[in-house]
Amino acid sequence: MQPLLLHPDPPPPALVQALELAGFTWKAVADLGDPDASAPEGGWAGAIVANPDPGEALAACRVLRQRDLPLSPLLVLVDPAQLPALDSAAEMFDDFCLAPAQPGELQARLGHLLWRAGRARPEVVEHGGLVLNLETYQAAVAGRALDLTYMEYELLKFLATHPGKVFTREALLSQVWGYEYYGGARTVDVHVRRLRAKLGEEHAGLISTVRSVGYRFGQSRWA
Amino acid sequence: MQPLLLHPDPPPPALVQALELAGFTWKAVADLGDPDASAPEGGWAGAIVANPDPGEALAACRVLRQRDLPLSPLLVLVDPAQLPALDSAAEMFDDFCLAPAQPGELQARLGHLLWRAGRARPEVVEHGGLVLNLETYQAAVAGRALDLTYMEYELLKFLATHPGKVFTREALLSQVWGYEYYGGARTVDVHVRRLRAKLGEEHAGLISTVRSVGYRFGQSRWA
DNA sequence: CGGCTCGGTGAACGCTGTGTGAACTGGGAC
DNA sequence: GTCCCAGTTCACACAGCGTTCACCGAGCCG
Repeated sequence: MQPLLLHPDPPPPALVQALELAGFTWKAVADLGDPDASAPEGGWAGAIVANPDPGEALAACRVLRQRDLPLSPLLVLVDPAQLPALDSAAEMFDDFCLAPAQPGELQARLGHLLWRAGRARPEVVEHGGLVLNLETYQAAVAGRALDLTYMEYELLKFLATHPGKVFTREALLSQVWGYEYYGGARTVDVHVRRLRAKLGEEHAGLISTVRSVGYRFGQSRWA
Repeated sequence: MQPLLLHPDPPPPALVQALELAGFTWKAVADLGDPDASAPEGGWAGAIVANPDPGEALAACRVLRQRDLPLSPLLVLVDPAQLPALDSAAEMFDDFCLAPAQPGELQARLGHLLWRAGRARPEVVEHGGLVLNLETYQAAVAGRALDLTYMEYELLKFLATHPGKVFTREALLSQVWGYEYYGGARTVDVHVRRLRAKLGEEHAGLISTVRSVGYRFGQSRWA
């Protein structure tokens, strides 16, 4: 469990001590403007953003959010005087801690945050007989392994992590293919078709078409 | 937005003042042992559990979690000395706040908690036994799922989001079909007919005809 | 009661959207 | 260079859906 510590060098000893007492290894990144320039292999468990300047800290959060770890838990250390500024930035962080933190509070918050993140983002997605292992990039349905291409896996992963929700082709293109993507919506159709084919006749229904709207993974929550 | 305030009577003035300054209305429940005995109608936006005795507070959380609102956001006010006790109860709460809270911290935490909860909660229109899930594009009446086409769903959604109000066919055509639409008014009739058929004999009356005017969802406001 | 209008009803038509197979493209392996 | 494979685009066919129409019954007014 290695949190990333975004902090103007050097991190205050009290903060470092609190982390290490709690059993966390950590990695400090001084440059708030480029927070993931030196990300550890495999990403980090969570990030702590600390800076007396709230604008700069929130800007760093924004960068983290928009890059490859949009769901990575983010804790902000804020000066009590800057509390009102957080109001308009709810989507930028997952938890905050007033500086200086009371003994034990930072550990408790980090622990709770990581617990929640692990719970909200399991390494294995399982739904309706389909199993996706997000670590090993393997997929199986009803115990039978699926040989999926990269895009097929990404599309299936996105759909399966939002069971029941309907996505338009445009939404899927921007969420799965990327915000900048500019391509025909039929691309989605073809990938869905191939996914259904690989899922097999019996499980093809896992992805259902909502006519004039888009596609949905899984069944209704009521039906 | 009404949080439930679980606190041994009476709640401390500072806590009450903090809540009201932040624009929350609140409801106090003294008996931690039976926290939802006097729950406000329709549930609450979130619960704050405050008690100097951590065991009692966590027991109250457990009751709330296991009852009808397992996903309701839960914030615990804890004494700093009791921080270590939280470690083994991560699943019992969503956020915590050290007592006494610094000015503004409780508001910020409550706001963030409710924001997070609101994001996770599906958008649902509910009226007269009819439930429309706007995310999954699914409809159900009296627990029975409805298989609606796109236009049927859009029409029903529009009507159900304006219960009691009468719309002319022209209004429905422009609001549901689009401002540019130029088609026969009988189109609306046919869709209403099909909707009534799918709603079933028992619930067909949810859409009532106002002769020489148009259609209305639900009962009149005067009747 | 008679005439008129409005809405319910079922069927038929035509078009849009989706499924589907195949061709095309670009990049990486050898 | 050639081959291969993933991803994209294309063309076509068909099912499902929205629209229109014709007919009929109900309600309203004289």
